[in-house]
Amino acid sequence: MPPRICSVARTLEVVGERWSLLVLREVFLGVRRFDPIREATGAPRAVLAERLRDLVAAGVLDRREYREPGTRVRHEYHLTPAGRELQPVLTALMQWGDRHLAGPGQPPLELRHADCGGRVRTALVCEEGHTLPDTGTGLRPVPRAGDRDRATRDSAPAGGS
Amino acid sequence: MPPRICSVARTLEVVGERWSLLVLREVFLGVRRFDPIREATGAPRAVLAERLRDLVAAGVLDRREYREPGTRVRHEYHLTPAGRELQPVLTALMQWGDRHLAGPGQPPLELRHADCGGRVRTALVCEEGHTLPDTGTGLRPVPRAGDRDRATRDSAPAGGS
DNA sequence: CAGTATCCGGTGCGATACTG
DNA sequence: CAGTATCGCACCGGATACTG
Repeated sequence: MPPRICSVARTLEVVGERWSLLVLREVFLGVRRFDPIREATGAPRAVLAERLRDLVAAGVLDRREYREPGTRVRHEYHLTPAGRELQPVLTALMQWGDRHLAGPGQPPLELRHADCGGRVRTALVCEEGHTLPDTGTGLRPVPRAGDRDRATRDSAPAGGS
Repeated sequence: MPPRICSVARTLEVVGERWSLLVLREVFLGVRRFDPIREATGAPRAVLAERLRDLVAAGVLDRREYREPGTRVRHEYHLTPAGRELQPVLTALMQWGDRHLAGPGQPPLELRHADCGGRVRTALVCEEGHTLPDTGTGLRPVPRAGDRDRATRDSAPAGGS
C-alpha cells in the first residue's frame, strides 16, 4: 500500500528541506541577497545556494538581476505570488513558537496590520465567518473519493483527546 | 554573528524533521497507532519510532497505554493541548498545496466546521477583526528590542565589507 | 502488533577553501 | 559579494532480523 500523498506532503517537498522556511522568513522580512540571508539563517553557503535554486525552480522565489551604478550585475531573490501565499505557513509556525517555546523576554517579532495597527495572527475560519480555536476543536476532516478507506477510519478525529 | 533564532526556527526544531509533520497529520486524522501511522506516512520503522519519541519528549504527543480485553497493554499516541495547536500549521501547508500543487482531481481532504458545515481555511486576521489576504499584503513585521539592527533592514548592506 | 537492532548505500549537511 | 568545489560525516531510507 502506497503512503498517503496529500497536500501537506506535497508542500513539504517544496519547503520541507532543512533551511527552506528560514530562507523564506528572511525574504519575507525584506532580506533578499545571498550573504545577508546566509548570516541571518546560518545556512552553509553551498546549502543556501541549492535551496535558493530549488525555491526558484519551484516557483516560490524569483531571481532578479539588478545593477548598482558602477558595479557588476547581481541578483536578488523576490517572492513570487505563490511564494507570498506561504505567509500563513510561516505565521502559524511563528505563532506556535511564540506560545510554546518562548525564550527569555520574547517574542522578538510582531506582526501588525498596516491599515489599523492591530496585531495579526493566523486563525482557522470557516466560510460562514466563524473563527475556530487554534486547537482545531470543531474541525471535521472530510475525506473525498479515492482516499476513502484510509482516512478517518479509526476514532473520532476532532472530538476526543 | 549568530544566526537569527526566532520562533519559526524554534518551532522547526520540534516539527521540522522530515517525517514529523506527516506523523502529526495522521494523528490529527485519528490514526494513533504505530503501524497504521507507518503505512500512511511511509516512514521507516526506526525513523518513525524516533520521531514519535521526539514528539512525545517535546510535549506535542502523549503516549498512552490502553488494553483491549484479552490482549496485552499497547500504546496510542494522542495530541497534547500544545500539539493540537499545531493545527494551523498543518492547515496552512495543506491549503498551499491544494492551491499550487494540486494533483489530478484533488483535493482529497476537506476541512469543515462541525457546527455549520462551512469549509474551513487558515487566514491572517488582526485583532480589530480584519482579514488579510493570504499573501500577507498589508502585513507589517515589527522587530522588537534585542534584534533591532538585523530585522527589516531591507537589502542595504550597510555595515562591514 | 509495536517496536528495537543491525547493516548498508545515498544524500543532506557543515566546514573549509577557492573563484570571478 | 555571490557563489562553486571538495570532503567527511551524520543522518535517512530500505531491508532484514529479532523480541515481548
